[in-house]
Amino acid sequence: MANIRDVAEAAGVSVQTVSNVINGRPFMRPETMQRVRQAMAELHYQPSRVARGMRRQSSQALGFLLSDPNPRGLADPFYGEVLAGLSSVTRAHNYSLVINYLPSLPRSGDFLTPFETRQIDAAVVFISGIAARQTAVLRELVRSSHPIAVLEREVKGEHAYSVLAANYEGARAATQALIDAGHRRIAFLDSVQRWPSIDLRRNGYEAAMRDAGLGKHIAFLSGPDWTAEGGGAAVERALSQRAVKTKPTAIVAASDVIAVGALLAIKARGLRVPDDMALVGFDDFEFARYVDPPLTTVRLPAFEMGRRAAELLLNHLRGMPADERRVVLPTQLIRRKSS
Amino acid sequence: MANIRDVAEAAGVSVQTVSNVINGRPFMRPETMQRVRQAMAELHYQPSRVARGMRRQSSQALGFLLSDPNPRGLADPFYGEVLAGLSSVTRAHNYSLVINYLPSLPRSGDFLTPFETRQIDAAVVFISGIAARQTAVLRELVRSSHPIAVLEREVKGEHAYSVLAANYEGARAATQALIDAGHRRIAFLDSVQRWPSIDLRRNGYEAAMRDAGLGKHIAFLSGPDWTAEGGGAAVERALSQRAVKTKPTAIVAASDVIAVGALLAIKARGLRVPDDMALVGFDDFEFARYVDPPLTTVRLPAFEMGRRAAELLLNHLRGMPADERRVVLPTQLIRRKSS
DNA sequence: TTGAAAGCGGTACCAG
DNA sequence: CTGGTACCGCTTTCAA
Repeated sequence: MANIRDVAEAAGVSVQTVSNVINGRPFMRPETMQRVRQAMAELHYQPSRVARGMRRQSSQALGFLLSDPNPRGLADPFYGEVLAGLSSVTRAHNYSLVINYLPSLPRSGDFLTPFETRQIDAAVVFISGIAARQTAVLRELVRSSHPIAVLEREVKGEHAYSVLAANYEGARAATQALIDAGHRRIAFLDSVQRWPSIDLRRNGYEAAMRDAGLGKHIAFLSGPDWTAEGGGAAVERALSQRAVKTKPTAIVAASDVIAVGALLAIKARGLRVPDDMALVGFDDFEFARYVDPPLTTVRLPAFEMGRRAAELLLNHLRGMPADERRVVLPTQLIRRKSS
Repeated sequence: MANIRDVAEAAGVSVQTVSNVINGRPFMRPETMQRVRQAMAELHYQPSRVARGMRRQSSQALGFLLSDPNPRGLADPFYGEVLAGLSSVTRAHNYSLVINYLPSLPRSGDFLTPFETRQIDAAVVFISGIAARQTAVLRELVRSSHPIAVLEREVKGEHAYSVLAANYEGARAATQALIDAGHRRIAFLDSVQRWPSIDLRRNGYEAAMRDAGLGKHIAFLSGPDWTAEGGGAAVERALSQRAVKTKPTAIVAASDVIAVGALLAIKARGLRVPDDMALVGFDDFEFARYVDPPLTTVRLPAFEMGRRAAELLLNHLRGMPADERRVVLPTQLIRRKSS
């Protein structure tokens, strides 16, 4: 590969001049510029990001750091949407995107290394599952004062941003919609393994129930884990144990995945959705619309969360004043046939 | 951040010695090594990947280059699984993983740049949708002789590898299973927009039909695109137009997504699956098991494809002899309730 | 076994 | 407006 000196020689100018052309720096003779451009094209010259990073002490790369206990967790469409959002921003600003996926509990330093080795300038962070309770890694990151944007989790720090979805409001609106439709016994379905954003969803549900004076009819169905099977098992157990009079007529599920499990369990008992049991999910993952009946759900703006997080970090790196360190993106109730 | 000189000074040795310790190079006095290690730990020293890449002329990074016409195409679980596979290998070998996502038709140079700027040493490439027909970008990559591993597409070149799934065999086995179950009128559902791996699936279907002497009963249902809606529309049209006697009793769909659309369309017409119409998909995406009835389908080994592709490239970079430039991974018929 | 010095490919400073 | 030169942090000769 040609380097900057080759270009300078071919164009009959100094290295510095070539560098100026590359970086769009001011005034030089148009014809000089022309000659340089031509030389670059002829030699198929591309400046080395490595050398540039070396000198500038910045890699022009953003990291996406995520931990998910599931070894194939990356297949969750949520991550794909976040990545697509990140990618749209990094590409527009000529940054590259480095992904760092830890399928197990993150250990100390795991998320620090990419910064320390100067692989990335800043990172979007998502810690899922039970690990979300384990805040040590996050604290470490925050204290290291590398720029980070954390998804679905509150952080406080000089160089830390939070990008959140309106989980509380979404769950509250979904529950309210069920109440408005005449339901009184509404259950909330989650998992025994909970995490911060889920707590907010539950709070939103509880608030709507309380406001409607339905507090005493609150029912919780807690499955063993965040799989469809887990959701199905919880519903199955609940429906077989309770007396008819206390059975819920509607369920707000804390995620679409467990809602799908619930849907199958409800149908397996010969109940119709939504006539015998209304069901609302959360996330609006791609296949929510393709289950039978199509799932009413609360849309989580995953793509936008990725986009926003990347923008916050890029602005930070450019020294722009941060108007907000904490961004909350709206959720939206998507009405389909299951409620 | 501390640099190698700081460490050398703190340990009272030369820079060279520190470098030797980092790179596990032979014999030095154990106590020297000990001192160096301690200094590294105390200073939280991590060697800069940038500087190392500069000197070694290699970034120790693998790229995942993909184009998908859908702006949120990355949300497709296929990519997530591939990424998880890639990630498992890169992490094990201390490589980093750079993702380069082009939501539009790749233009000349788009996939060359990350190599030329020395961001990555090698790349896994996937070109989807109609773009898959547009081989210009791929040819360009192959001729550039940067190491690449292309998924689901045949390439030939000194530094190019192909990682393929047994699409033909999978579709053939699925069709054969339907024939064995007594079906005679079996349709193949795909899209007017086809691409290489889909052609193989269709060929597999045709072969099974021909072998069973059922060639004359072959029916093709071609939807407008690769969405569930597209699949549903094709089935809807076919079922409403044909006479009962020529209607298929089973459908082999070219992907799970369109199979899901087909499933909804079939049920919407009041037909039961599998009694009135058997249905087999292709891919085994995560939610194939959660549709109603659970979808019989052919599993595409996406995770393994990612893993294998990364391994091929890493071996290539280490100068290991390539035992094979073309890897075909097995598919597997997953029997559920829809057939 | 350890140390000094050159150089990877850019950018930034300083003169001209 | 352009040219020379130091330097980013590491690896790699070459000497001691």
